[in-house]
Formats: sequence, C-alpha cells, structure tokens
Amino acid sequence: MLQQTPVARVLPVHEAWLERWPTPSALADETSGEAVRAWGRLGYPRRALRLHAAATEIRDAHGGEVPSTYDQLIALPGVGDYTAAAIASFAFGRRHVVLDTNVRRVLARTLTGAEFPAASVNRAERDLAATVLPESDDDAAAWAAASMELGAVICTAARPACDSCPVVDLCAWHAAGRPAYDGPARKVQDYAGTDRQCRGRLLAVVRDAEGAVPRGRIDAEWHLAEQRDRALVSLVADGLVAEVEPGWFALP
DNA sequence: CAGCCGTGGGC
DNA sequence: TGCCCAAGGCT
Repeated sequence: MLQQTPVARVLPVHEAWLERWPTPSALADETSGEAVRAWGRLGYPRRALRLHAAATEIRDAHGGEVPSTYDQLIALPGVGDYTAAAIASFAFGRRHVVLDTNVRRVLARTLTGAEFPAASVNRAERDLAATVLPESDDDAAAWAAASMELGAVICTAARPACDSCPVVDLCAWHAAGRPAYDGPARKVQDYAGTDRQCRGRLLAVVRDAEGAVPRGRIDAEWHLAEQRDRALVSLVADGLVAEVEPGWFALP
C-alpha cells in the first residue's frame, strides 16, 4: 500500500484491511475482486491484485507464513527490491540495503552533495549505499529504519528541515550551501487525459457498483470512445475487471 | 531502462 | 492554480 502512496492516506485503509483480513490466508480465501474493492481509491489498483496473489502464494507455498528471506520475498508478486529488503530488514532483522525514495534523497544530499538523486537507481548508487550500511544485522536494520525516517520527516523533498537535522554537520549538500538541483530535468507524469485517468474512472464505476454494470454505464464515464475501449480492454486484460456476460462488467 | 501503472494533498 | 510528489513494480 505504501508503494508510491503517502503514509497518511494508507493508514485508514490499512487498518480496515487488517481488521477484515488478519492473515495472508484470510485474504487469499477471498476473491481478488474483494481486494480491489477494499483497496478503494488508494491508486495503482494492480497492487491490490498482486497483494491478493502474494497472499495466495504465501498460503499455498509458505504454509501461510510470510517468508523471511529476501529471495523468497522478492519472488512474490508485487514485491520488488525495495519491499523485499524492507520486510526482511524491518520484520526479520536481516541486513539489507533498503533503498526507497527517502533513503535515496538522504544519501544524495549527505554523501554526494546533490539535492536529488538520479531518476533511477544505478549501480554506483547501490554500491554507495552498501558502503555505509552497518555490519551487524541489528545495526543494519536500525540504519534502514532511521535513514528512511530521516528522509520522510526531516530531509524531505520540498522543505528539508536542516535546522533540526541530526546529521546536518556531516551533510555534503548543506556544507555546499544547499545548491539547487542541476541534473537532468525530473519529469513529472501527466495525468489529465491519460489512459491512466481513464482506467481509474472506468474502474471506479465497476468498483462502486453492487453487481455487474452494463456497458452503457461505463461508456457514459469517458467521452473518447477509442481511448475508453482501450482502457476497458486493458482493465480486463489486467484482471481488474471481468466481463461476466456479454456487455456486463464486474469485479473479478 | 524509460515509460507506464492512480490518486489526492500541499504549496 | 497548476505543479510536485508520495515506504515502487513490471515490462
């Protein structure tokens, strides 16, 4: 839920989710459509599908217990490098480089003196992060949590609170006078008018309906027929929407 | 690896 | 107000 989503927005959904499905097996025993419905408006609803699929795999291949190693975790759907490292580190105390957007920004500023990291993680950045990771499992896990929290609370993207930063005295970016970012332009994704927005609109119709909805209800939601059709086809292909009978759509 | 995959709050 | 961005993953 936290992937690309602010903590404050996740909290209420997360709480209701665990109330309803306290264990991976409980989630796996529901339909994927119920997961999509409970996901609500968190965004990137394929994450709900993947979480349901991961729960199913945990139930069927791991005896219902969340696996504890990075290799087992990253093999689960929707679990990539960051999430696997985070779970292994935070939940199981293993030593891993936990490189999320917060840590990347903290390391960019403190170690390389740049206001923002590169667009994507590269080898050099990963190696640099590894060089400052403490040796012991316990210290590494504490380091991962601390560096993430520092980025989330103090060393934020827009308004870093250097005045209250515990490592301001060893920060390369601060020492350099907090120079403005001068790397390649950081691109912000368009949203209005994109297929992504269209998919969101169409899925909302199906998600918020009691049972199946007729094609006409969906068509009324988006003006451009070509884009609307493409979006609906892709939603069905992704498994977010099912055509339960010709011209009628529902959650899977 | 660049581009795609949602949504809404802050400034 | 529009822009920026948020505990990424997948292809």
